[in-house]
Amino acid sequence: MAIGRRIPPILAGDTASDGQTDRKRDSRRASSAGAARRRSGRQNPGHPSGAPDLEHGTGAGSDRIFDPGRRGCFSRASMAGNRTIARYYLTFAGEIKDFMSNEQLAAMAAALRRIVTEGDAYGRSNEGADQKVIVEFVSSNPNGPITVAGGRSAAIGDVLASLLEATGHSVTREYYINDALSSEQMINFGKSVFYRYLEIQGSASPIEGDEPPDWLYEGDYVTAIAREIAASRGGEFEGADLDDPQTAYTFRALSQERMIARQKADLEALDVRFDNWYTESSLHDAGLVSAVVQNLTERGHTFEKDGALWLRSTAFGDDKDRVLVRANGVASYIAGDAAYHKDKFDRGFDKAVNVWSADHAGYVARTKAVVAALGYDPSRIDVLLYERVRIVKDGELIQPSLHGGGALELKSDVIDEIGADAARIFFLLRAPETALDIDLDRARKADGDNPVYAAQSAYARVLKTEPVASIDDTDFSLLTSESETSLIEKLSAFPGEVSLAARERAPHRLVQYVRDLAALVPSLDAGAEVSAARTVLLDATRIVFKNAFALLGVSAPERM
RNA sequence: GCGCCGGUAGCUCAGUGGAUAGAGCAUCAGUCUUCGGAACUGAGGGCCGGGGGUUCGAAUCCCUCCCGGCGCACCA
Repeated sequence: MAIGRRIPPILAGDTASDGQTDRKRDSRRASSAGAARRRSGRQNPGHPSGAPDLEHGTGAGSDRIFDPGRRGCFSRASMAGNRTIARYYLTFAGEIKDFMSNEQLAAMAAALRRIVTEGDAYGRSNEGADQKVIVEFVSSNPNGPITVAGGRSAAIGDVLASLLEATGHSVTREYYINDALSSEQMINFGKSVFYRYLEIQGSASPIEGDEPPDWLYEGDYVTAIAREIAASRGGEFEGADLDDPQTAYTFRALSQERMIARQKADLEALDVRFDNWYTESSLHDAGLVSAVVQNLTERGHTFEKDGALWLRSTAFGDDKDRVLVRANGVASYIAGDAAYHKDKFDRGFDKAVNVWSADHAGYVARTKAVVAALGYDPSRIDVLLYERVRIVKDGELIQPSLHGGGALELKSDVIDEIGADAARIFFLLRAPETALDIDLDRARKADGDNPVYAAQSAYARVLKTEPVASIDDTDFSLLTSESETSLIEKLSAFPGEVSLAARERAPHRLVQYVRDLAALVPSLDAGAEVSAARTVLLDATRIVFKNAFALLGVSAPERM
């Protein structure tokens, strides 16, 4: 919407450049005025003089006249106040001449000056006040490639981290490797690699019957690793016992490094890089897990039952008590997680943001409970849950195959198909709490239906103009068309959008913003007069695109 | 059964208690011409799942019901 600009029918033919636009403005103005009249007619009788004072509570006897623009309009972008003025003109004075106040022009000019002056820094702020935040995302067992769900986590976490950096937080990106010795998943994984190893070595399959055992990881990558081990170590392990835990440990140890390297490569293909890869096993090795169990016991928050040690997490808002140490003496996952989160705070982080898939929703309460039991404010943990991802190809959902290990892979199923830029944008196309279907065909199309193409080609269009050397003498009053004022309004909203997206942990807002911005660009081209003001506008648009792309971690190609 | 997340235009989805609830696609109309896809401009299309409540004001907050997804381990 334009900034308070309306053209009455009687003047439209005189001021606008072509008849078609006239009709558009004409009809808009008419409906606007009508709506405004309806609105005011409704409002005045509806709000007698006894309406409460908005600023000072209900103050009986206040005769303040209700002001519909009071909060929403005045508190918005820097130019917003003028919008209200324009609206009042419309509402009460009716037909107004092509209207743009000096204040509006000044605000537009100031907005453009600010963008061009701040350049790369435009959109950044220091709201975070150097608060130390750790963003933990993707985190999984090192027992397979990164899945598409992991990809969504990666995109959300990485861009959220960038948003937090842009708003002045000190940010660490961390991947938590769930590699504890006691992990059932990892034991089964080690066992699976050994199983495949025996097959490769030509030993008789250790399992009788045709049905694969339910603990078996069936992905091709398991066989691939087993093959590598067979190649480098030969028959060394052929005599090992499948059911001996030590065998699983050995093969897990042999596989783990390769799997982590694979995961790292998968994520780098998405341009996601972590500051830390933090292993769960290191917590156990350092004695931090037993220490935290002891800590909780000393605080009186544990009890014994059925041979296990329990945390009385119900005392801290959880719906059930949780086992910390199993009857077999092995620490539970939550014990490790308690140590991990304590360690985050011990490392000096003020806030811990965790990006988890929605099937971990039930885990939030117990994690906060554990942290509270340890004496920390649970609000220092912020969990961002994201819903499932599906992939559509040729109009149909891709089904995960057994040889893929039962899950779609980030690298081969998404990035290899559409590239890292499109993958990042599509992962962030929806709010995290919304289930997401990624249509690969749409991501490859070169048209407006593809948000990546739309954004990058809009960017390429505004690159065509050379930036001006000085903006001091620019006459911004030339920028009065609706397409121009809408664009300026959008550009000036960028810093607020960055800050909101960071605050609300809503990185997808940035993608929405870029889409909206891109939609405003094409209409600028037609009949554009070459003016300094116009050049500044294009340059400002270029800057905002570039900064938004940088936050999103997508490239800003100079030509499409 | 309990808990969490969704339900907004034909479709896929945005939307910070505040202006006439928006975008893309689809549909329809028009414009341009490089006759190749397209691009551009506009139009139509909404009881914001139902019902209560709070508020000057609710898609937004509260209660309740319905529908869908997910979770409810001495797995992680």
